[in-house]
Amino acid sequence: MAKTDTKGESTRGSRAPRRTTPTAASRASRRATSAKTETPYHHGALREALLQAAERVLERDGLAGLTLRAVAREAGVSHAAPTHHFGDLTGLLSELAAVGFRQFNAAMASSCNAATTPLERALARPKAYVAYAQAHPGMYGIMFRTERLDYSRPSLHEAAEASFAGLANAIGMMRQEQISGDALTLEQGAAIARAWAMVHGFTTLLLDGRLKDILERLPEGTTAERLLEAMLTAPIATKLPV
Amino acid sequence: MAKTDTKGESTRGSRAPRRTTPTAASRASRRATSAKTETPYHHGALREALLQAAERVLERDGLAGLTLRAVAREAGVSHAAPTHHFGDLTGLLSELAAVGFRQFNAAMASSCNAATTPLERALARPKAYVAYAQAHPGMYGIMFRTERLDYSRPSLHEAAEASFAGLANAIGMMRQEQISGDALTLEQGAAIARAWAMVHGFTTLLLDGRLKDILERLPEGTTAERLLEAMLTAPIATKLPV
DNA sequence: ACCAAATCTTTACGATGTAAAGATAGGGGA
DNA sequence: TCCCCTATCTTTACATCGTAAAGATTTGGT
Repeated sequence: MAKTDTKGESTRGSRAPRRTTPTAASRASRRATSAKTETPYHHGALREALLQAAERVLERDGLAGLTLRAVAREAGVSHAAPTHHFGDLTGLLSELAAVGFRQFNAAMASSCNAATTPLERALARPKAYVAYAQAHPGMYGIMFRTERLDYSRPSLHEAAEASFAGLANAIGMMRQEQISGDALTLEQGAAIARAWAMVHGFTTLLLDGRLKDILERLPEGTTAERLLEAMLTAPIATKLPV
Repeated sequence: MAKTDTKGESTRGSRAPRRTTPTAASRASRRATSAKTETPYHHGALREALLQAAERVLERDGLAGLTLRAVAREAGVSHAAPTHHFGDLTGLLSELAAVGFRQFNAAMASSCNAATTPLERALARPKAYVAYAQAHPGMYGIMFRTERLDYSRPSLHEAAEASFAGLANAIGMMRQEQISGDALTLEQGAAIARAWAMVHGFTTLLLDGRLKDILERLPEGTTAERLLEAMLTAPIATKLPV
C-alpha cells in the first residue's frame, strides 16, 4: 500500500499499456473496437463510475481515506480525471453527499409508506433516519459535514432541501396543521426543531459511540433502536424534558 | 506564502519576535548571551503556547487551517516542534479538544451556579451548552469530531467523561432520582438520551446553519436562544414529540 | 564539571490537491 | 470523405502537509 505516487498511478514506468487494473479490464469488453483488451481512452460514464467508487472508498476507508486520488485509483483512471468532472475535492464530496441525501430520502419515504398504524407512522421516519445512518455511516457523516460541502451546487441543495421539507411536512401532519408558505409560529418552529434535533442528535451521538455508555447500562440486550423508541415515546416525567 | 517548504518556515522572520535569522548567525549570537531579546533555543512552555496557538488558528482559519505546521508558524517555532509534544496531529487535536471540554464544563458549571429559580436552573445548562458552541464554534466542532481524536488519551477521556457525568447528574436531579452506579432503567436512559440528543442536535444543526430556514420564518427577531427555550419548554402537542 | 535526557531544528520523503499542458477520441460541417 | 473542434482523459509539475530521523542546543542530575 505504500506505493510511491508515480508508480501507483501507472505514469512513468509502463508507458505502453495504459490501464492494467482489473476494473479497467472489465470496462474494456464494453467497447467493441477490435476485440482488444485495451480500455478506451474515453471512459463513457466516468462521472457515475467515480461517484460509485467514491462511495465504496468512503465506506471502506472512512472519510480520511476519501481523497481524489484514491477515488481515481478505485475507478482505474488517472489521478487528475476526477477534477474534470467535479472541479475539486469539495465538488466530489458535495455530489456524493447529494447521492446520499437522495438515498436517504428514498429510504424514509418507503419506510413511511409501509407503516400502517398511527404509532408506526409516527416512528417510521425516525427509525428509518437512524437506520440509514447506521447502514451508511460514511455517507451520513459526509452529508452533515458542512465545512467540506458546497451547498450552492444545485444537486446537493435540492436533495438536502427535500429532506428538510419532508421532515417539516411530517411534523405538520402530526400536529394536524398546515405548515406551508413562509411563516411559522414559535410553537411550530419549536416542534420542528425539537423533532429534528432529537433524531439528528441521537444519530450523531450514536455514530460517535457516545451512547455506548448508556446502552451498556440498560437492561440486557437493549438495542439502539429500542432506546430511540423509548426516547421518542416515553412520557415526560417532569415539566421540562431536559 | 508561496515559498518553498524550508524557506517558508524559518526564514519567515517577520512573523514573530523570535527566531529571526536563518541558521548559523542566530545560533552564534545567541551563544554569546549578550542580547537578552534573543530567543532561547528552548521555549520553556512550548506545550501551552502551542495549544493556545492552535486555538487561535482554529477559530481564525477553521478546522481546515488547523495543521501542525500552521500551529508551529503561529507559535514561531519550527514545523516539527509540535510533534515532540503531541506525537502527531491527532494528539494535538485531542489535547486541544480536552482544553475545550474543560472550558465547556467550566462554563456550564458557572452558569448553573448563577441560576436561582427552578426554571432558570433547568434551562441554565442547555443555554450554556449552546452559548459555548456559538462562542467557540471551532472548539465545539473539534470536541465532537471523533474520527480525528484519540479518546485513549487520559486528559481527553477525563474531560469528556466529566461532561457526560454532569449531564447525567443534572437529569437525575431533575427527575429526583439517584442515577448512580452502573444500572439504568430504560426510562432513565431514554431521559438522558433525549436531553443530550436534543441539546446536542440543536447545537450542531445551529452551527451548521441548518436552522436558518426555521429562524427566518419565525416571528421577527426570534433568536436561536429563544427557539431553544421554546423547544425545551413547549408543551407536547401530540402524544409523540416527533 | 560532566554526561544523559529533554527540547527544538534541519533535512528528507511520500502523499495530497490542483493547475497546466499534452494526448486521444467523437462528432459535426466542408 | 476528410478535417478540425471540443470534450475527455493523462502527464507533468508544484506547493503544502504529516511524519520520521538525525543533528543542534539546553537543562538537570550527580
